[in-house]
Amino acid sequence: MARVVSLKKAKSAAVPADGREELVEIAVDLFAARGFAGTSIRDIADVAGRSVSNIYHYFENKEALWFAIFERSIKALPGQLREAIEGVEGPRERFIALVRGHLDVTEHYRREAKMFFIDEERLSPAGNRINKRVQRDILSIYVAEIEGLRRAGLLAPGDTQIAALNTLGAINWYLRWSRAGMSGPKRAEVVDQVLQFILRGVGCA
Amino acid sequence: MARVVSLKKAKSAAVPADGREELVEIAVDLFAARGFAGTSIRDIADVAGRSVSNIYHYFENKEALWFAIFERSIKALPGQLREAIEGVEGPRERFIALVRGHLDVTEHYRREAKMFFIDEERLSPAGNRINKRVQRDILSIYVAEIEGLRRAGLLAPGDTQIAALNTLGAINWYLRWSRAGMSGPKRAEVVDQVLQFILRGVGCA
DNA sequence: TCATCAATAGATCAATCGTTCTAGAGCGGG
DNA sequence: CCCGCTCTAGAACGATTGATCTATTGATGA
Repeated sequence: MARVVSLKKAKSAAVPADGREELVEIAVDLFAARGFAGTSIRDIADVAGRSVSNIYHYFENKEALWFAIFERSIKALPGQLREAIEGVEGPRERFIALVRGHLDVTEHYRREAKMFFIDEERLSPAGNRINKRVQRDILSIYVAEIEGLRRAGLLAPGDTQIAALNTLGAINWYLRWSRAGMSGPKRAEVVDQVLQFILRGVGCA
Repeated sequence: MARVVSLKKAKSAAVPADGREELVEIAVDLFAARGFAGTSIRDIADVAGRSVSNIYHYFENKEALWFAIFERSIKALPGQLREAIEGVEGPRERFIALVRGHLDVTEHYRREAKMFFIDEERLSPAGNRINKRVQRDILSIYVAEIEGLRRAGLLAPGDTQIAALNTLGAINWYLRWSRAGMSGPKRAEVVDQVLQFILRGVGCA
């Protein structure tokens, strides 16, 4: 409620259009850049051009802000990854679909991804547990698919979990160094090279 | 000075043996776990069992503590990487020596590595510049060696810099998930699998 | 023996932190 | 018209922050 009634504010702004959403948008920017502990409520209020108490009108406390970011982004990631491989036939094709899906989805969550694997131990025990659960969930998806590769004889020898972690390393690192502005064929090329790296490494076996 | 004269304290402690060094040791622990902004001077003082002003006796300010950690660890990394490949013949052998050397050296800098690629934008402009310079330095070493692979026809097609970034992703990610306690043949196996991943990916080309 | 000085603790500073309180403005339904 | 609601600002709270000041200890060297 309180959102459905808004017929008044036909604000043509890019995305926010909502006081609460605009605050989340600013918060994720600052949290990703300076970290959770490094960002004060007043920092967010200043950027938003509103008062501190306004933020507390929408969010119970600072961590609720963090949680709102989580809910609109990373929370859905495991489900989206499962969607990406749903119905795909063949272990190699499934794995490729998984990695591609992951790179595509998180493209829009770049700041959030950075936030979440940077601030690990900095939250309340509850927040920490949530964070860890999702990360474990994602890892298990990769382990399952890589297990499929192994059964098909498509996997280099070694531990399955380590292979999954290495894969996630390449993906998450990509989110760190790649620039958000990139789009179109240029981006497709880069994503393709990351995928190729995961499949065959630098090349010299 | 102030250190050379110390013949008195033959403290048999594990590592510290020096008030200043003990503080650096504790600081790197806390910075890696909670981040720079998330760790207060009092946190460090409490763990060390000393007073706040004692810390300020050794360090001008909080960032000087960060800088001391940098100076005894990551600062030397580019030089150590260059050492690791010095005199090695053959582009493939050089690249392998580089990755292995990197994994070996940073094994002892696990916390520091985490600290430095987590706290990016959280420092003064000066600290930020130092951080970025080292990271660029390391990247250039990888680019040069991968360029060597390319000339020898040992590289998969694609951009050299992206290949270097992917490689660093696997390495830095390893530092995140691997446990410090591991040693001996078990660790060698894991390191080997990370190297193999960098060379040939998960296996299914 | 005494002056010096590194090393320590404790009190204290102004600033900032997360958070709460009070209150006004604008709007809709009765 | 006024009641109640959402949205907003500003002042203020106690706690914590990075940093400083003052003072005491104990050892070293003259």
